[in-house]
Amino acid sequence: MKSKEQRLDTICEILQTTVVGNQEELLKQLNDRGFSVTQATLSRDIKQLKIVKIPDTEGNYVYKLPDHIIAAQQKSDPIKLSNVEFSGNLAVVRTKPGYAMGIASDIDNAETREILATIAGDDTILVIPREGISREELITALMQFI
Amino acid sequence: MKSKEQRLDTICEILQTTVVGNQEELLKQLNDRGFSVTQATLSRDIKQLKIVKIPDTEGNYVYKLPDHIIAAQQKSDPIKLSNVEFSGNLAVVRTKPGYAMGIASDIDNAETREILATIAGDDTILVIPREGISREELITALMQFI
DNA sequence: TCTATTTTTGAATATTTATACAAAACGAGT
DNA sequence: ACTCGTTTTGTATAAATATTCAAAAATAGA
Repeated sequence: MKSKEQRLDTICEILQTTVVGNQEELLKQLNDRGFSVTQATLSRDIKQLKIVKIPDTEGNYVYKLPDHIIAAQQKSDPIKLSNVEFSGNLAVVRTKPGYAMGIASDIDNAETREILATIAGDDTILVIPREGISREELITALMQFI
Repeated sequence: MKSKEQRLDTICEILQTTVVGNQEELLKQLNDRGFSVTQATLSRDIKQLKIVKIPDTEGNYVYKLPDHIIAAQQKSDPIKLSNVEFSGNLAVVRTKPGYAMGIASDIDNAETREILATIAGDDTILVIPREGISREELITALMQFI
């Protein structure tokens, strides 16, 4: 029996390489890879990963990863935690030149609870937190993009 | 009894202004607007529109329009009041991609009593009000650009 | 170690959503 | 109007998915 985290990773992998139309199919794929769980657990995994079931172009349903997970897997690290600073409730993140727009877009698309919006220049992102979010929470939220 | 196309439009409208967690809720909203259909029809509508049910940040499920429909609707309408949110005294306005600079410039040039300055990215405008301006006042001031 | 707390899980079930099928509604051509 | 084909819909039901509840597993402290 492998860890939950491994299972979640495997789910992401499966969804990127296979067309899966329902949870039972996904369950089979997981079994083939040595994970034995029930549909209930899978449903919870799917909820946690924010996976969606999309009606595809012709008549079928397909499970898909949310954009921010795909983005996270592709990008290495054009920003560093040391490059986050605060002014009031706002955070300013420095990136490699030219990367700010793209990363800001990733952050926006993730639609996290903590972040209301971002504005990006060329190498700087202004991160506007939602009300009541502490610096610590904001840093934690930003972590996933770093 | 209204046409199917009207119904589809109405569904899009509802999903952009209301949080809907399942088809029954959506059905109720449709009934309130004079459409009487069954869940079966709604399920088909949803499939046709490629609407997805996504797990949101709070652990609930929310029906959302696919990006291409939202983009299509914003063609005619670069900003919407529903796209104004607040963080502290700041307002954030979402626009159609690429429109933020232009609209922000319009706002700046109007030199209203309520607005001190704006900063624009590609699809986001940060609006900084003058001291002592309430949210209501700020919204009223922004109205004229919407 | 032991105990307390949190997290993860399965079984059963409730809820939700999709579809088979038949009927109705619509349209185009005559 | 009438027929033929297509589209849309409701009913009933199947299929799929989420959740409740209890138990097991992991984690953290002492």
